[in-house]
Amino acid sequence: MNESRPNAMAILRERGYRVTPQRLKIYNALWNAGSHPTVIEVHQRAIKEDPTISKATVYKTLQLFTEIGLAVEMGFRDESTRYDPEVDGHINLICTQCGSVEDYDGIDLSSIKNGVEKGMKFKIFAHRFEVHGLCSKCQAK
Amino acid sequence: MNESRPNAMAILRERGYRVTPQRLKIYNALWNAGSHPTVIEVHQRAIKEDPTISKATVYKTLQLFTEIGLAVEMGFRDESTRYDPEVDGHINLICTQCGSVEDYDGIDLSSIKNGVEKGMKFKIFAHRFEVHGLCSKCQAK
DNA sequence: TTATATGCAAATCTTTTGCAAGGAT
DNA sequence: ATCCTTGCAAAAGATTTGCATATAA
Repeated sequence: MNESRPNAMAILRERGYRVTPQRLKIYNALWNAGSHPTVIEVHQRAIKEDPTISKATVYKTLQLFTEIGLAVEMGFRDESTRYDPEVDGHINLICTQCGSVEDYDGIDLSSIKNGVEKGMKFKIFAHRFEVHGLCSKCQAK
Repeated sequence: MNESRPNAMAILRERGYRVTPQRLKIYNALWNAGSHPTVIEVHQRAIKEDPTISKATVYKTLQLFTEIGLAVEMGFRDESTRYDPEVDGHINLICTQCGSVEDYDGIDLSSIKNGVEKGMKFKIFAHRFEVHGLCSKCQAK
């Protein structure tokens, strides 16, 4: 079930971005930071390897990583927090290109929630299921 | 498949919170705002009904709604943005009490992703599946 | 060489907090 | 009457930006 570590250097090259020591160190920091580090945590970890790495660079780099699939962002960086009154749930399809959000409710989420509640002894109050990618319109472009 | 609107007044009472005009108007604003409004959008909508409602109240109220299950928060309010290098995915179990994050990979997410890609013509690059609630430790308390 | 990336510092937003006044129960 | 909520303004944090310098290709 473990995921193998992507080759950040190769992926950067592929997409036409430069490979810099900062980017590699920030990727190390992200990968080693355990689960779901904040920007600040990534920065603190990165400056242990190179104390000159700035917070601004970490911000910029993590955004880049998100664009090229080296990281998933938890939350919307560019705006204030969003809230959803539809608490019973569906899957949100978020287009990373145009920002549109579609709903998908063609799947029975209750069995999934059941599995989690029983398997993990976790009491669920709410959930959020999102996929990030390209909507049909943006694929056509 | 449409969700019926919860009775915000009743839920507030049940949980021992006061029913105030602001709370009801903010709930209206949230419910009517269309998909996934930002805090700012909710505020702007709310002040059309009552121009004296402050942003601080909207912030506080949306946090309350999240706690009592009237809203789902998209993102982590209290900290800087989080990033996850595990782009292949699992379900994150986020405890709203102690903030712990557990992983659950006892479910086959690929069939879900397949359904989305085929059903919605959406090209998935990444996903994020979270449930919010009480971890086993916090339930015991 | 040349365009891209970095670091710094300032600017801009977002979110939280303290406190006095108002209002629900 | 009491205690929870509100609004305001200030404070604290998070994120972005402009620009000069450094550097990968």
